Amino acid sequence: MRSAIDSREHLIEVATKVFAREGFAGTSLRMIAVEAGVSAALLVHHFGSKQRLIEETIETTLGEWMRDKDHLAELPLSEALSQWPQTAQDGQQKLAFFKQVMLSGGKPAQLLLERMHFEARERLTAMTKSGVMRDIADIDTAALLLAVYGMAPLILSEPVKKILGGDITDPEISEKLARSSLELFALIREGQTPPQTKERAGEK
Amino acid sequence: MRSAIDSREHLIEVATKVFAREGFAGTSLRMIAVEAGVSAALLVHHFGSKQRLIEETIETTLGEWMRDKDHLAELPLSEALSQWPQTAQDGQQKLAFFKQVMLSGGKPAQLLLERMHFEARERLTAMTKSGVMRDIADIDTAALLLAVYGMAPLILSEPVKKILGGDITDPEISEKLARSSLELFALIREGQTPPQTKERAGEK
DNA sequence: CGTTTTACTGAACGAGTGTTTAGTCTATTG
DNA sequence: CAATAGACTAAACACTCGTTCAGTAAAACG
Repeated sequence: MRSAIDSREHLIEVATKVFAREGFAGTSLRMIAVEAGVSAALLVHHFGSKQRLIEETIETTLGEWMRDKDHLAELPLSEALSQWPQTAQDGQQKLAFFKQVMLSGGKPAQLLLERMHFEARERLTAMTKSGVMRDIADIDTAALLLAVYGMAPLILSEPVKKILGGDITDPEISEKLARSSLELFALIREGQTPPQTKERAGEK
Repeated sequence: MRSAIDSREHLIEVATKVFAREGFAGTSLRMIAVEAGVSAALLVHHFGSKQRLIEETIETTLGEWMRDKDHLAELPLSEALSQWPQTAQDGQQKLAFFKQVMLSGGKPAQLLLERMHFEARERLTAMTKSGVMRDIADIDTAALLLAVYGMAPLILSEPVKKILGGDITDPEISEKLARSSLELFALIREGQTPPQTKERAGEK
């Protein structure tokens, strides 16, 4: 018998890959089992149920952004989302997995959106106080919209890809989208250089 | 035997309702059959397959916006999306159905996004030419982002609802979102009154 | 009228699902 | 070395799915 820990980690790895590609509902335990070269029963043996396996993959990939809001403010989710695509194929898979989590609804999607909402509000508040940005009447709602807009191109990535003729993870496409979103969010006072964080927020 | 046409229409009506609530993949023929008070076999008898039934419900609800782009420019999809919620429960169901179509991917989602892209580009072009708006470097990409951003709150309506404490179809919530999005898209030259179409585009 | 058509149903089929069970094999332990 | 524990599997179970089939009943047609 092999090392139980190694096997578990490998299974989570494969499961995450298939979930990212096919979605949670569209993935059967047998699909994961075949791709991992094991039996479906082994998945149940290790994780108890499909639901628990799903929860473990989510915890492994996105767990650090689903816990205490305040402590991890220095590792923003929005920044991670924009940096993942640069890390070759693994990053694209992470992005696709994140999309599936948001589409699956439930508590994880709720927590992740709340997290991005929190980050956007912090960013807006800081920029307003420093005078880089003109005042906003309802910062809370504006921050929520920024969070939602940030996820939108990813969630609609399939049809967007066909229109743009390339995936949104392509550096060229990504840059074009970032530039356009910056142009739309003309929050910055003219003559000032927009901070980098602002650019990342509106893009992905 | 009842009128075949009446029965078909009734079945499409019920199917649309269930699809809007549960999604296409999450709806079984038996669920629709029970809710319509018929047998599952009757659905196959009338429509041939589940896939064909799905296509008929999409055609019935959104067909007019999925055909010739140019001819129907006077009935924008984005405007319909913002007006549906005002027509009581039926409008909310239409909105939910639209969301499910976008989430299901495939050709219908593609056509609908292309339609909103087309509309947004026309709007941007007109506003730029008339001088109401400052120039935009890449109108095509900006229009795509506007279209995507317009759908975003609807597609993420579930977690958004929990954060805002009310559905985005509530007039109060809807107005708040529209006001904030207007504030974000500060495209209008200061001192000018924003046209109504602009407001609708950024809201829903 | 009798015949044909067709809306409609209950039951079953085959495929796929998550999960359970009984059992095999092997590394570790006492 | 013998016993135990646990990784692992093939097979089956109970269920749901879309779809098929044989048959019923009633409307439409000649």
